This record gives sequence, structure tokens and C-alpha cells, in this order.
Amino acid sequence: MLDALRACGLKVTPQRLAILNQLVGDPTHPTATELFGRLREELPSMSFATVYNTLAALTKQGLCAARQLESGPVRFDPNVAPHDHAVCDSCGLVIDVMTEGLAAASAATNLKPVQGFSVRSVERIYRGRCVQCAAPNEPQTDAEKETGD
Amino acid sequence: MLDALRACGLKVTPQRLAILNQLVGDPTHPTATELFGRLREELPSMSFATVYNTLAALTKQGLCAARQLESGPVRFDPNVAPHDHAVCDSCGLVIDVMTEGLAAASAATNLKPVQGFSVRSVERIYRGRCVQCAAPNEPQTDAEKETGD
DNA sequence: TTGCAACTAAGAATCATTCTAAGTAAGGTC
DNA sequence: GACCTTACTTAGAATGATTCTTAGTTGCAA
Repeated sequence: MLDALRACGLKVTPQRLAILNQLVGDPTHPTATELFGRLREELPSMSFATVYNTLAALTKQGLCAARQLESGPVRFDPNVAPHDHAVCDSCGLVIDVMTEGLAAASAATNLKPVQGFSVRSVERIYRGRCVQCAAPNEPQTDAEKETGD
Repeated sequence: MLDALRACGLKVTPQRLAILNQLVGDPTHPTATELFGRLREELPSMSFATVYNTLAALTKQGLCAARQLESGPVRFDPNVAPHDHAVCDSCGLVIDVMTEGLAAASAATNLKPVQGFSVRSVERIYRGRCVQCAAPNEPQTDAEKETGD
């Protein structure tokens, strides 16, 4: 964590360590606002701008990835390896899809989808319903998620 | 055009016809702001809210599609048939990719990328460089595009 | 220990989008 | 063709996400 920052030429600060700690191992692809909310608990003086600045720095250095999978705020992903995503139409849940992701991406990179367009990477977004929302009796809306379950 | 609106139960207004006319046949996937700018020329009294309301209505009725391919404003696409997109890293250009789109999408729909997730649709986004930007001597930045070439 | 460049805090500014309220007009009915 | 209802439009305020600015702070190399 500490070394990862230093290796990128970024200074190690409590704010950055806190943000990285929150992000790493969090599979929910949180937004900047969500992260800020959680981080305020351990670092009450933290500024919103710091969260954005830090996430921008981490993204630039390849320590995390910014993903715009639906309209609304950008989500941040600690998993920078090539992979796809499944997005729930109903509750907005984002799930990493590792299966075949690499193979598919590398195969597609060799495609020429449009004359002259040189492909650097391919990402696939699966849209549909997550397990919770697909279950007839327990649809989980955004509103329900906010009130806690 | 006129019939398409009526068929959806939408009233035909000069604003809606102008918006649809701008959108149909425009392959550049314009944003609401871009459309508003062009539409002001023919309908100077048009309100921004009308553009958003109308685009929302058209999207809901399946006459166009809202696409979030990168961070920034939503782009609107008159092509509602299933297809993929190529996005230029450099200038932001969005290109429709029809090749194999249908076949790939339907094949992927049968996949089970995540346990329990029921896939409704798949979209692929190719990232890389467009012809203009890939050419070593004539990179086209957003700034250059705005000043006109 | 010191110096400085990079970082952070606070809040204003900006941009995209949605909401609200009041007036307008499309289109069905008589 | 006139009238009426309801959907639509306008204008501008409100909201939410993100970026910018400025001044003060701190990590870390020397």
C-alpha cells in the first residue's frame, strides 16, 4: 500500500492511505461521495476535494480505475486488471466479471471494428438483474438499499 | 418522424420535430448541450428543459437511446438497434460498430457471467484511437475540434 | 533540521441535469 | 371553427457531481 504510493512517486499521507485502504478489497465500486462518507468516520477533517484529488492521482498512476458504467457519478475500481462488468438495471449493483474477460478482450483487440480505428482495449457491460432483484419476492431498489437492510 | 411521435402517444410539436430532425442521421452521438446549441439557431426561444424533457420522452419511447460511454454528459443515439461503440481516447469521438454486434450480443445473453445474474443485454466499448488521432501528424484534440478545422 | 514541492482544507465555481410554476398549444370533441 | 383538457414549453431555481482557487500544512530529500 505504502510502497505502491511511493513507487508511483506519490507522497504517503494519512488521507491517501485511508482512501486506498477503503478502496482495496471493496468489490462494490464505490463513488467518490460514498468513499467520502466512510472516510469522514476515521478522518473527520478530510475534505471532499482531497478525495477527488487523490482518486484522480491514483487513477492516473494506475492504482485504481475510474468507471462510468451508467449515468450518475463515476465509480472507482481497485481492480485494474482487464475485466468486464455486470450492472443491475434495478438496484445499480456493479459486479466484476472475470470469466473469459481477458481472453475476450485480447481477442477483440485484434479486431478492426471500424476502418482505421486502432483498438487499445475492449470492455463489456452486461445489463440485467442481480440475484436480489431477480428474486420475485425481494426486489432491492436503490431506496431500500439506502435505508439499510 | 411525425408518425413516429404519434405512434408513441406523444404530441407533435415544432420543438420535438426539430430535436428529432437534429438527432436522426447524426452519427456523432451529440450531448443535450450540443443539440441545444444547434437547435437555438432554428428555434431561439427553445428552453434547455425542453431538450432534456424531449430526449427523456424519446428515450422512454425507444425512438432514441441515451448512452454513457465515458465520464461527462450523456450522449444520445438515434440508432436503437443493438450495436457496439468505439470511443477515441484522444478526441472523444464515438463511432457505431455494427459488425457482429447482434451475434455477439445474443451469444453473450446466453452466458452466465455471474452466478444468478440474468443478462438482458450486452454492450461492448472499444477504446483506442480514431483515424484522425492515430495519424502521427494530425492529432485532433477536443480543443482543436471546438475551434473548427 | 531545514526547505520546498506536493499535499490538504474550505469553500466558491462550474457543469450537467432535474424540478417547479405558470403560461401555451396540440388535438379530440361538439 | 370554437372550446376544453391535458400535455407541453418556458424560465429560472435547485440539486448533485466535479473542479478550481487560495492559503496553510506536511512528507521527505538533502
